[in-house]
Order: sequence, then C-alpha cells, then structure tokens
Amino acid sequence: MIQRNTKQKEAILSVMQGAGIHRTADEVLSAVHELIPGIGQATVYRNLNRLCSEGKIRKITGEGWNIYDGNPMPHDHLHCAYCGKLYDISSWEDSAMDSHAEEEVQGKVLRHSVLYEGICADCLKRQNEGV
Amino acid sequence: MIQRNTKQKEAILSVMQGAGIHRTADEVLSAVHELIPGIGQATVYRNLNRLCSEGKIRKITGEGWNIYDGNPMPHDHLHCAYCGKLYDISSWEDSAMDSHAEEEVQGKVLRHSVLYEGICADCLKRQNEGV
DNA sequence: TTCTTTGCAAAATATTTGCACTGGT
DNA sequence: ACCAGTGCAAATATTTTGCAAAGAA
Repeated sequence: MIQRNTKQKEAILSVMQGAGIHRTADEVLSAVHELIPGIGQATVYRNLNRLCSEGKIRKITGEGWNIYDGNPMPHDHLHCAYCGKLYDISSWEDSAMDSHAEEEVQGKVLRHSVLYEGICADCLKRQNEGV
Repeated sequence: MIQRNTKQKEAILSVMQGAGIHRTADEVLSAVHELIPGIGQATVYRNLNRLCSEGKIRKITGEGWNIYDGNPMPHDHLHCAYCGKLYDISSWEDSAMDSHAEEEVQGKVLRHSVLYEGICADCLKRQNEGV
C-alpha cells in the first residue's frame, strides 16, 4: 500500500515536533485545528497511530491517560500527579534489567519502559508557596 | 464514611487472591459471577477501585489494557505481546533511579514502575514449535 | 432504623470504523 | 484516473454515575 503525504499528516507531525513536546490526542486536535480548521478528529487519531507505527512519535500510557511524545528516542518519563504533565527523563541504562526479567520468566524481553510518578518542579513550587 | 463489608466486596477480593493472579475487570466479573450470579458490573468496578485505594490490590496499565494484580507488594511486570498476559518480575532494586529522575526534573518521585514488553515462556515455546 | 452498597440502566470517555467524497500522485 | 486519505457520524469499548431498592450495622 503506497503512502501519501497529506497536509493533515504533515501538520500533525509538525505540532508534535520540538523539544519536550507531549500532547494528548485532544491537545493535538486543538493545535492542528489552528493550522487546518476543518480537520476531523478521526484523522488525528489515524495519523497519530500511523506516526507511532512509523516510529516518528511515541505513545506513553498510564492510568487514565495517553500522551503522545514527539521524541521517539528511548527515554523515560515522569508523570506529575498534580498537573498530569509528562517530563522526559534520560533512560536508566542498565542492560542487566532485561536479562534479569528474562531469567525470571524464561521469556524474551523486547523493551522496557520506566514511568516515574511524582510531582514536577512547577507543582512542587506552587505547593511550597501554599497556593 | 463508615465502610461496610459486603459479600460482593469479599467475593471480589477473594478471586484476586492467590499466587500471581492478574485479571482484567471483565475477567473479575466472570469469576465473581460464579460466586454471586446476580452481581452487577458496576459493583465490580466500584470495588476494584476501592480495593486499589485500600492498597489490597493494584491496577497495572499499559497500551490498550488494564489488569488488576492481586499482589500489592512492589514488583515489576512483563506483558506478553502475544497472549496479553501479565507476569510478575521481582522489582529492580536501584534507589539511584529515583534520585536520578528527581535531579533531572527538579521534582519529587513518589514511585516508579517498570514494565517489560516481550514474549512469555509459553508463547516463546509455541513459536518455536512452529504452531 | 440508618445510611452504605448494590443492580440496573443511562451517561460519560476515549478511540475506531463505515462510507461517500476529496485530493495526492 | 486511481485509490489512499479525509471528514462526518455512528459504532465500540471501557468505565462511571444517578437512583430506587436492598441489606449491613
């Protein structure tokens, strides 16, 4: 099946690119809507899925949320329990982790993901200010 | 608000208890249905949420799935890409992980979770048998 | 008796799909 | 011109909520 480049797909990729960009599907829709007012949400979902399969972006999943990450390179994340934002964390290099898991279940590990749950700098500051 | 012990809640907890028990909400409903035929699915969801808050069970989330784990003690998981089952992995003890993350984002880490994506022993075996 | 919990059905949420039409190549 | 991609609306899937009735304490 031949892939076509549409302005919708390009616009969706463009709003995902930049340093530390993390957006929900809905936020992507809003952002792309500025560029292409008539865009449909199904198109956003279809292209986000496609861009993930193509390895251009990543989808990070947690309890009650799905956030797309514009940076497909391997790295970890901190999810703020207060504001819900996602922050990049350089990945914890430890190849022993995978072999440890493989040994325990006698299976094969393809990849692993580390998600830190906590409070981001902004919310921590806001908390200390007693706001 | 005073908590009451109902047979529904007890039955739901009971089907979650045992070594390496991992079930989706729907699987819990089916299992509890055997004990209490008239049970409603809202009751199952309500009690699973409550048992999580009480720390008696845990909810593990991944892309496209939510699985409840009868063991609330800290540990990691391997998710099989073939059969979708979850397997317990003893947690990777490395306290430096959290401080590493805290330093990078200048925030606070409450906990972290490691999810291994891979293939379980059963599916690996099935694959080698060429089935 | 009191007031939480249940069961049902409806609602809310998030995402996917069918289909006629649009637009890339 | 061909057919992948789009926009819309309807369909799915999963979880939550409102409310009258049931049942713990």
